[in-house]
Amino acid sequence: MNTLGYVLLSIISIRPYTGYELVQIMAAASWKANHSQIYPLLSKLEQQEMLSFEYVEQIGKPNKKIYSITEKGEEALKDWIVSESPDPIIRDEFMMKIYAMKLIDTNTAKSLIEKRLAIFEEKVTSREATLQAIEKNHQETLKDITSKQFGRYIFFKRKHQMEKEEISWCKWVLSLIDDYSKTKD
Amino acid sequence: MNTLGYVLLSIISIRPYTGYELVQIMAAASWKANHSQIYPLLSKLEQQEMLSFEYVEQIGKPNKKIYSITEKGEEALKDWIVSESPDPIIRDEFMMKIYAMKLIDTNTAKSLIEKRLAIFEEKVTSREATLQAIEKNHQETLKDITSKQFGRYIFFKRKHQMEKEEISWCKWVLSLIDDYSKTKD
DNA sequence: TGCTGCATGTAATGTGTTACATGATTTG
DNA sequence: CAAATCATGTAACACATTACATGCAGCA
Repeated sequence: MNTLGYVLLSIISIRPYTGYELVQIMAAASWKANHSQIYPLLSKLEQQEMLSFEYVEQIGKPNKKIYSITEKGEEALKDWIVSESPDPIIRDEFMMKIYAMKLIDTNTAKSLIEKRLAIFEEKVTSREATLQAIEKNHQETLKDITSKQFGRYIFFKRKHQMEKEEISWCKWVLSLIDDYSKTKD
Repeated sequence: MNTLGYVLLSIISIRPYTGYELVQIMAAASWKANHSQIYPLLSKLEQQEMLSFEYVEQIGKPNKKIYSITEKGEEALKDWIVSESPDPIIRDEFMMKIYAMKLIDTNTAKSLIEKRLAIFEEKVTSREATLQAIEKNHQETLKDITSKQFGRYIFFKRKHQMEKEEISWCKWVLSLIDDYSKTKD
């Protein structure tokens, strides 16, 4: 089984989801996967008895398959969790553009960073909404580190922290640009 | 041309490099690429006249090709820099394991996080060495945001910040685990 | 009436990883 | 004496993205 398979098991271990929902969750977790990758994998995991699904017929909406993790799936997931993790893979095009920043003029650079700042400010806002929802709905369970919500909570906390740091970095760079512009006057 | 092609141009725009060196640089930038991907791409970019190379014969070591960016390459790179950047792709297995943390016992969870902490403490140490080297060698040029070193400097500063935040997150989680263990006694 | 959301699936293509291949020199 | 470093290259395979395919409901 491949990494994405385990990642899906990991998410489904919190509670059952449809493939469609998993696409959104993965996007929110910055681990984007297309539905064309997720649907066949879910089928495969079901054939391997790592997952089971309930077919729900709907009216006015397409029917759906709600996948749950099986005993076998949980065992496989546990083994994966305690296995060595490779270094995180980060493919951030913006940061690689920053690397060669000197090729563009100061004003263009400034507007690129301002755009990045705006994008991350939005991310932080929506992340805060998610976190507040978790905090409200699971106030007491969050103190229990063995609760299902705890892992999800600290996961989102980390994402939130990262996004806030991106904002402060953008602001720092913008201040350096402004300082530089002043010395040129 | 694909994204990795532009990323290579971006790095080579700072100064000429060999394929072998590019593999190391990409790894340090958390954008890992194998040599089997880089070497053929460099050839392709050379054929497209985005890059040129100097063949250097060595004694005691294999010969090497030092690639430099061309005028055409710089123009293509500039267009890429000002183009829209997709959201960063982050594939962090460890964080997805944390998501399903409740499946493992508290002590195992604790040791996983301690391991992560140790890995990132090492990363921070080596990152600080790199940053100090840049600060020493380019003290004056760093104030000039149009210098070649500036982009590289703020890039590494961001990486450093991220790694430090990972450490503080790990420590925060460990403290939550300890608090929880105490309430159980 | 055209777009977005819900919901699933397959096929073709593009990208990334692992493995195969070579070989001298340095370090433990 | 085995492993790592330097240095490049290709082939096979696995994984990811884009495109093709369907269809109803609700909204502007």
